Amino acid sequence: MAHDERRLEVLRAIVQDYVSTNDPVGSKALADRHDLGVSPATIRNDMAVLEEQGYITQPHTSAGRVPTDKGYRLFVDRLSAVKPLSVAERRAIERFLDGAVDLHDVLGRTVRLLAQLTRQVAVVQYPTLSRSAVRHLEVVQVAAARLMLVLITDTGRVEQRVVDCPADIDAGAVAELRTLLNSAFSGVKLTDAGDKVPELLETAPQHLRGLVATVSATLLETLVEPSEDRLVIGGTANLARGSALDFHGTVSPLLEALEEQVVVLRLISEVDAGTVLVRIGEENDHEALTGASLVTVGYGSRDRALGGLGIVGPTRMDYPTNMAAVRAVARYVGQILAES
Amino acid sequence: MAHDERRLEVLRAIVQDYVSTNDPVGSKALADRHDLGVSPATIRNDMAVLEEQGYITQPHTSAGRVPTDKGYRLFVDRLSAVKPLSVAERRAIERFLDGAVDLHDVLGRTVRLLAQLTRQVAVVQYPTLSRSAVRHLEVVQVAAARLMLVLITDTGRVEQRVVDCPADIDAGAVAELRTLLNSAFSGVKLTDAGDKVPELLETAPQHLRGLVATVSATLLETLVEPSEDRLVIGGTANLARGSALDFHGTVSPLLEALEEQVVVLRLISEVDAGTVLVRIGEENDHEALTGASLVTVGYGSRDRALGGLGIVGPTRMDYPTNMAAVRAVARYVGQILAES
DNA sequence: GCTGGCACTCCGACCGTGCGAGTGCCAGCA
DNA sequence: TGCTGGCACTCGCACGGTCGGAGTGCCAGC
Repeated sequence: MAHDERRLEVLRAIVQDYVSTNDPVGSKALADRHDLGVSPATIRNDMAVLEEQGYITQPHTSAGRVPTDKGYRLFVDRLSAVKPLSVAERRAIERFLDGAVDLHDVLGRTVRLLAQLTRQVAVVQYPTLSRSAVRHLEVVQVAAARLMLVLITDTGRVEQRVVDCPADIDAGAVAELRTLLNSAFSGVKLTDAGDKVPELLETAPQHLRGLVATVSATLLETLVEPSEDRLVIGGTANLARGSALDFHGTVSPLLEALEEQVVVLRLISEVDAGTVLVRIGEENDHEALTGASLVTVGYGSRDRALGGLGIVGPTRMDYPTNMAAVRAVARYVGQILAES
Repeated sequence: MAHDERRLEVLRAIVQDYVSTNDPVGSKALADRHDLGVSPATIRNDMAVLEEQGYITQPHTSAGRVPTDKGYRLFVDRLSAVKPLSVAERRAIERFLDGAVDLHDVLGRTVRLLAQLTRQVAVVQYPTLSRSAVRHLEVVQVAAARLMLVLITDTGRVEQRVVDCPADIDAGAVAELRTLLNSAFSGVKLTDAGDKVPELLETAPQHLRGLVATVSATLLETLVEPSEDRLVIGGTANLARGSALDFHGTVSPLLEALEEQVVVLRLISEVDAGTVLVRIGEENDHEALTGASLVTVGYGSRDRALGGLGIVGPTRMDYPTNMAAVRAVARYVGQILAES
């Protein structure tokens, strides 16, 4: 059993060395840099076993070993403790996020902060509409037969839609509509908004029925759609900088996937607040993300994740540090959003 | 004089060949691929002159010639006609932009479209606040002593700010404030909003004065700031794809500059609607943009540019095609925004 | 079960060579 | 005067062979 334990220790050492040096690590280097208490020859035997079990691999004969995705997985699950942030880092987080003027600003700062802390690509999701509630609905007339609908959620998100109406509308109707919509939807979760519509239609005065129907339709169709979730991305320069080699040559498929948003959005929204989720290489079913790892977590109050945030980087990344950074940033963002 | 003319023809041929092949172009290749009517030897003489004048250069002895920034400049100014778009491209533009549901969506589609058409990084500026007017101001109470201010401009832009107030506010005051603000600011250009404040303060009922002052202050300070202009960026994958070599190895300074936004924002806002502006390599004073070219134009109605859009790419780009694409897209965007 | 030793593999850096593209110059020709 | 073909020259780069070193697996010994 001390057997197995040492073997895991060897794996941990391999991961740590490989992450910091970017060179395949050999038995001699391991024995030199770590106090494993055994000779290189013994380490070689352990490495042979680890390779057979699929935790490490060698790029070519007579090069050192490199962790596989499975190896990273084991490392993350059992061999690493989340590393506490330095005081300087904590202060940087506070300084960076304080003074944000609105949601857009908060998320923009968050993504820059996260990119800077982890030196990876950072990704922040806008608070999911599906978990938000209506704070206010504003109706603005932009043309004779055209209204602009502005939805303000309790998470500070503002969404707008233009609605074309079948007939011209007079200013009085707009005001009535506004009152009607607000009394019907204020405080209602967006997922429940659909249920309120029939009731709203009944109580609406005759001459507004058509209008209410049109507007409600737009509201439901466009705002409740999960596809309307947005993503802020930052730190793409980090991809181009060092890690070009980590992604066999070109980072452009990854950049494309990031801009596409939909893939990352799906992955990032499967998060709980508080639990850092790590997806390593092949575990991401999407092709462009093979070879990349995601570290994500939900932000928001304890019982309810407003959205997700995280980083995307090469599988060869410093998981403990990055997990700590992601978790800490999410916590701060949650606090700030709770205040506003 | 036919002398000079042919020399320019040679320059044009060099630019065209170099852009399409990415290889330094020699006299023989030129004579083969273009009907210049003279022999390679003569072309060599012309090239020697062009080099002396600084329009072309050779990376090393006995390689072909490559255009300099000055050479590209001459090409753009005098040797190229803006290339009309193909029917397929025009259709693609329409198809892409139709069906956008709001401003955010329009600009998002625009940036994707532009990136796809030009295979470069695309950049789109939100309609400048400084050239917009207030369509509506909404005031929402988010806490006892905290208001959210939502500004809707005539260009469809929506901006929000949270305002902390010195004392608690009751719902009636919020409604009054809303009416007051709208009657004061509706239709007013944001640049003129400052002038309206004293008047507003005078006419405001006594008990609202403090509140109005606080809110107006926030409004002015945060919304009229030109720094509040936003940028949408897309197609960064195009940078990583082919043109890594065009930017002596690394594209990451350029990516950083793009994410920083402020530099590009400054450049992109110096545009007129309708006039395509090209900045080539060294002409961009900012260091990270040396080696890059910008093709920008303003969008909006004829007399008033709402904002700018354009592309960023290597100096070695197809200027005629890209200028055409940028101009065409700007025209469509202008139309669409005018409709809504 | 660990260790030192040993033979083996193989990548990658280094180097010298040769090829080919491209040039500049020059003499000849219209 | 200006264009052309020819020619010698330059120089980067691709090619191929060599060599060293890092790393491995295996084995015998403790």
